[in-house]
Amino acid sequence: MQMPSKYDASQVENKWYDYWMEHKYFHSTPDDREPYTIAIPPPNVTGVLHMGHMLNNTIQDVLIRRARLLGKNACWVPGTDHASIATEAKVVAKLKEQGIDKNTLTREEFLKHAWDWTHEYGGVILEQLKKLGCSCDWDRTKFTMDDEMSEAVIKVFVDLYNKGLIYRGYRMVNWDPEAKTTLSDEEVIYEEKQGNLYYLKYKIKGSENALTIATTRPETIFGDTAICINPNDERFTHLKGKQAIVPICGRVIPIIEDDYVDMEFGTGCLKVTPAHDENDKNLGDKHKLQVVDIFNEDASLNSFGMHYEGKDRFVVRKEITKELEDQGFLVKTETRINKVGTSERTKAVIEPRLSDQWFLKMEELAQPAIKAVLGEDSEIKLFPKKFENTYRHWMENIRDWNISRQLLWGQQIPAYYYGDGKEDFVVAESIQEAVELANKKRNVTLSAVKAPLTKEDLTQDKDALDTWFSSWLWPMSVFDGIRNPENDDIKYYYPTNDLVTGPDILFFWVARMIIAGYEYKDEKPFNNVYLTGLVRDKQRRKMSKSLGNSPDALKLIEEYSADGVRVGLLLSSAAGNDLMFDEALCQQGKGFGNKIWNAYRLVDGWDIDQNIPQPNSSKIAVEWYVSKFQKALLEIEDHFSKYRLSDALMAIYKLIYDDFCGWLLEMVKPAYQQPIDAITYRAIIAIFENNLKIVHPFMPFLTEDIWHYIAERTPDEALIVAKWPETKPINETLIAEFEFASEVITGIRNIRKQKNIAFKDAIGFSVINNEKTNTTFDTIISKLGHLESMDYVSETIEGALTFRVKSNEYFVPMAGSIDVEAEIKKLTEELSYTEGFLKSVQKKLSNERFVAGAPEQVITNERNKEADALAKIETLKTSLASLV
RNA sequence: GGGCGCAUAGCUCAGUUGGUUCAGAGCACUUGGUUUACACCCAAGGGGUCGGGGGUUCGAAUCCCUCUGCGCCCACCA
Repeated sequence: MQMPSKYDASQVENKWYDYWMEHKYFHSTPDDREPYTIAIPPPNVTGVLHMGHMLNNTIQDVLIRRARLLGKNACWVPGTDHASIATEAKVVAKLKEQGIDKNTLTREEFLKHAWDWTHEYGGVILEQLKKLGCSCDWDRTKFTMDDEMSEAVIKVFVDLYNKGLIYRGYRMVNWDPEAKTTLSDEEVIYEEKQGNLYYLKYKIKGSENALTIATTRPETIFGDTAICINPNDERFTHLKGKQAIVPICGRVIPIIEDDYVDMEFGTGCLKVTPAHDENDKNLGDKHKLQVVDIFNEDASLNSFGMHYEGKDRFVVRKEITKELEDQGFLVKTETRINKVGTSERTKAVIEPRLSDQWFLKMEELAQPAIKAVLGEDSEIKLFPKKFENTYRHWMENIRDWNISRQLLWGQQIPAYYYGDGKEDFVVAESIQEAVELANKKRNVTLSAVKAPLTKEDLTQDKDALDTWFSSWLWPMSVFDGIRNPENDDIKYYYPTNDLVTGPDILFFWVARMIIAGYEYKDEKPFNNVYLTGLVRDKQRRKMSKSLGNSPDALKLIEEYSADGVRVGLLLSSAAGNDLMFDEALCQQGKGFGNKIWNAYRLVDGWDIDQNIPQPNSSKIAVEWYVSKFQKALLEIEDHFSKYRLSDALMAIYKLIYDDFCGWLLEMVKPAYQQPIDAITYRAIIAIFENNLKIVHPFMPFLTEDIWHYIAERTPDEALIVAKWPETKPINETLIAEFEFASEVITGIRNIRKQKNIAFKDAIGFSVINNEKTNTTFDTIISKLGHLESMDYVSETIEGALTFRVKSNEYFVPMAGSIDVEAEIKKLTEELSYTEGFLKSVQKKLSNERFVAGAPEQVITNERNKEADALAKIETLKTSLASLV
C-alpha cells in the first residue's frame, strides 16, 4: 500500500478506533488467561473531559494496552458517576434558567428532569475518551445509578444497618445553605478570609456591671444560651452564678464555668451558641443548655432573629453590627484572619447545623483497610509510597461518615417511618419488607395488637445517600459482585489490578473502596494504586475552568493528534508529582510520531535486491541494535514495574530516536538509489515491528497504522493484540564496542567540522591501537565517517590532525594545512588535565584508610582509572614530542 | 497548632544500599550543516558550590543537625 508522505492523524485515528471496536479487541470475557483489570474512576456523568481526565485515562490505557500485548486478558471497565450534588446543582441551575424552581417540583418531576439531563449529556465524556484512544470494554459501561448498581447500594446499606454500623444521629453537620444539603468533612474546603473579631458587651442581670465577649459572628447572638468563663479565671470570680442579658433580644442566659475556655483568647468570656458551633454544642450538651436554632435552611434568619427575620446571615452581620454600635453594645472591632469552611461544589460558606443525619461507624471497618496498605508485607501498594503516611494519618483518626444528603439525585435512604416516635422506623430493601418489619417491630413495642400497617402508612426517608456510598462499591458492583457474589465475572476479575486516580480522592474514594472490599469480599479491591499529580499550567496554577487556563482537550487532540497529546502528557509526569503542562510537550509528542513515520517511509522506499550479499557493517549494526533493544526492554520492564511511566516512555523515546533512527538506520542505509540486501531488509522490518510493539501502548494509532503498511494483516494479526517482544540474551561486549566506536565517529565529525571538510569528501584515517580494540565496528566507522581507508599504524603520522579516545590515537592526514601551534596547545591542555586527574586518583590510592575501607570493586576501579590515565599521558607525550 | 514531603542546568525532572557509569536526561539555548526519510531534521557545544550553614566518614547530591523557601494533609480557640 502506498504510504502518504504526511501522517493524517484524525483520519487514521477514526479508522483504527472503528477497526478495534468492530473486531471487539476491547471486549473481555473470562477465560483461562491471566486477567488484568482496571475499573475506571468514573467521571461525573455530566462532566466534560479536562486535562486531569486526559492524564489519568492515558495512564490507564497505557497499562491496559501493555497488559494486552503481554498476553493477559485485559479488561478496562468504563462508567460514569451520578455525582449527586454536582449534578443536582447543574440541574437546578438549568431549571432556574427555564424559570422553574426546584422546590415547586415533586420528587418524581425533579428526577425526571435529572434523568433527561443524564441521558442528554451522560456519556459525552465517554465519547471523548474514545477520541483519546482509550480501549475500554464499552459493553461493560456502568453508571452508578443503574438499577442493579442502586440495588447493590441499598443492599449494603441495609446490611450495615443490621450489623449495627449505621445509625441515625442528631449531630452538628456541615450545611451548604445554597445546595441545602449536608456535606461530608471532606467536601468542605477551608479558606483564609479577612474577618472581624467583634467585642460585645453583655449586661449582668441585677447589676450595673457588664462583661465583654469576643465573637466573629455577632448575628448569632440570637442563638446564645449561655456565657462561659474559665473557673480558674480570677478576673471573673464575681460573675459566678450570675446571669447575663443578651443584647437586643434581652434574653437572660446563665453564666457557666468550663475550663474549655481559653483565658488568653479575646476577653476570656465566651458566648455559647449550641445550635451553630460544634464546640458550643459540646459545651451545651455538657451543661444541659437550651438549643436555639436561628437559621432557616438557606441560612437566612428565622423568627428568633426578630426584626432580621428572612434576611441573609451576612446581611444581618453588617446590619446588627451597626445596631449594636448604635446602642452602645459594641466595644471595639479587630480585624482577624480566620479560616472559613466553604462548599467544594457551590462555594457557599458552610453553616454548622444540627440535624438528623445517617452515619456509618468507621473505626471498626477501617481496621482491615489499615493493615492492607501499611507495613512491610502490605497487600495494596500505593505509588508513590509517600501517600502511605497521609493514608495512615487519616485512617487512624477516622471519624464516622455522614452518609445522608438532603438531595433528590441519588439512592434514596431505605428507611421507612411509620409512627410519631423517633425510633418508629425500619430499614429494608423494599417497601414490602419494610411493611412486614414495621408490623413486627410495632407488635413488640405495643402491648395491644393494632390493625396491621400497610404500604400507605409508611413514609420513606427523604434523603439520598452520599455519592461515595455508591462509588465505594465500584470495583465490586461493576461485576455485580454485591448482588450476586458467586458470578463468573467477579470471581475472575476481582480483585482488580491497578487503580489510577488523583490523591485528592484518596479518602473520599480509595480508602473507602478498600474498606468496602474487605467488608464485602474479604479481599482487597486492587493491588496497586497509582496516584497521579494535579495538572498545572506553566505558572504552577491548578488548571481550572474559572481561571480559563485549561486547554480544550479535544482541540489539543485535533492539533497534536491523540498520540501526540498522550506522549506530551506522559513525558513529564512522575507518579504523584504535579504535571506542569505545556503544549510544547504535545508538540514533542507529535514530533516523535513524525519521526517514526518518516523512519518507516525511508525503509518502505528501499529497493530490495535478493542477489547482493549483506555487508559486514549491516550485519554488525543489526546485531548491535538487537542487543541495545534487549537492554532497553529490561529497563522499560523495570520502569513499568515501579509505575515510572515517564521514564519508560523516555527510554523508548531515546531508543527509537537515537539508537534506531540516529544510528542503526544510518549504518544500514544503502547509498543513494542503491538497493538494500534482503537479509538486512528483513532484519530491519523485524526490528521495526518490535519497536512498534513497545511504542504502541503510548501511541496506539500511529503504530497500528504503520503496522498495516508493513504487511497485509488479518484482524487477528492487528498490533493491538500482538505479542510483546521476547527477551533474548544481551551481547554487552558489542554494546561496549559500539560505545567506543561512536566516540571515534564523533572525533571524526569534529575534525570535519573544524576543517570544514564536507561529508561527501572521503578522508584518510589511521590509528595507533594502544587499546587493542578489535575491528568489529571498523566498517561502520568507515561508513559513517566516510573514510577512504582505515590503517593501523604503530608510529605517529606527521602532518595530520589528531584526536584520542582513551589511549588510542587517531590521525586524519591533512598535508600542508596543519596548524602546529594549535595542535601543541590542544595536546598540552589535554595533558595537563589528564595529569591532574591522575594525581587525584593516585592521592586516593595512597590513602591507607581508603585502601583499607573501600570495597574491592571500588579500588579496582580506581586502579583502572590510574592505568588508563597513565597510558593516555604516554600517548600525549609521544605526540607532543613528534611535533616539537 | 500537629503531621508528611520537597529544594539538583534557563525549564521539567532522574540520581536505588554513601564509592565504577556521579554530577545526568529531555526540552530550551549557542554554533555549523540541506539535491539522497524527517528543518517536525542532522552534528557539535555552552550551562549546575546539588537551597544556606554545620557535623559524621578515607569519601556526601546521597546519612545526621540546623536555618531558609515552597507544597500537601489533618485539626479548627470563640
